[in-house]
Amino acid sequence: MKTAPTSADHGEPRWLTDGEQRVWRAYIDATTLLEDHLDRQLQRDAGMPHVYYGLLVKLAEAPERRLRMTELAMSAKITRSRLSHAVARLEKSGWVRREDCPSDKRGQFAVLTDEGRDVLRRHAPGHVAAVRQAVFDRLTPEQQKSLGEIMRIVAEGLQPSEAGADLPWLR
Amino acid sequence: MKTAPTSADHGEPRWLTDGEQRVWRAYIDATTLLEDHLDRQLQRDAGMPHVYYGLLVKLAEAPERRLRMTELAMSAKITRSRLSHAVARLEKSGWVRREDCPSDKRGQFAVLTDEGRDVLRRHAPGHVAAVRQAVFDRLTPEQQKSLGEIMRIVAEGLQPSEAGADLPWLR
DNA sequence: CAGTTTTACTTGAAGACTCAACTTCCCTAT
DNA sequence: ATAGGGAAGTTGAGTCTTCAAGTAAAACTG
Repeated sequence: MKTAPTSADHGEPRWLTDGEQRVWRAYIDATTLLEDHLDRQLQRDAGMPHVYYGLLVKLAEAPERRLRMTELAMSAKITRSRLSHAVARLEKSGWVRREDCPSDKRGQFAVLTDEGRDVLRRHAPGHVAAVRQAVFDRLTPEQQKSLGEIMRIVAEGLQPSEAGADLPWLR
Repeated sequence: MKTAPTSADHGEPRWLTDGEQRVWRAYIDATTLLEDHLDRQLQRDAGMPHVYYGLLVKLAEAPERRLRMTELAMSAKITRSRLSHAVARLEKSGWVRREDCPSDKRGQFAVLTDEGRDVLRRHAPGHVAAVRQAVFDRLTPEQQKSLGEIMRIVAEGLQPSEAGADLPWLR
């Protein structure tokens, strides 16, 4: 009699097939190379890593160019701790400033400074160019569409909010 | 008269369209969340980050369970410096050992130890499960195939070997 | 409204990564 | 042979990330 599969299944694991392996390795290679490439480009030209650049972009798009720390962290998909350190650094560089939240004394706003806006203006062209050259210029419209769908699915599956959606939470 | 586009084009940059923006942000979100998720899973269960796990896998698959440092670095798409540090750590953990290359006195082999093989055996099931749950279980076969193709294209465009293929190198 | 739990954010130490500089050795051309 | 240049790998300092623990204020709960 075969044992029934359980939630914590220690039976023979479902290894990746050959095809899946190839997909997975291509994914790892591409994401590693790309993140590396963008980090290097931005570090060289703008003096900050890709994530930090992303933070400035989020702030630039926010109303009043400001966001609560937690909102910013969630939007950028990073931990609050990481954001705290990052903002400290960006503050030191003069691109972001902190402001107290009047309605919640625990709260802090991260605010994009004018210098922050300028640094973004100066380096956005180079950054889009890098992204285009590495990704969009190489993919057909169908592939771009497909990439978007796939990435949305994966991202949704990992959102903290949905993290336990498949767990025996509400039976 | 319009100026002709040059290689270092400082004209109005080709910003991402709305659709491209959405694709790109989905990509950033998904890769950030996924790398984070796998790092956390492996750090918790196996005591090492995802990249280090990948290094052990490469070694496990290599003949004699050994690879030259540079080969390993290239195969994992990381710099030699990073690998040097990583192997130092893995050596400290007892999962990898260094060996001199007899034919080239500058050369070093990274060799997977038996403990390294064991740690891999123990934690591979949990890792595949995580990858399946986050990626493959959520994608149709067509999407998986598409993902593979797309990632291969992107990766190829960034390989160090091809890095300057579009530069005026050999006219 | 006092006590408890949550939420918001920060901190410091430890680990990981980058960059530039460095050592050692191989290879080639003269 | 030998000088010059390149390749293999390492190192250390500085930066970034993580993790666990911390403070302070809000939000519950009886």
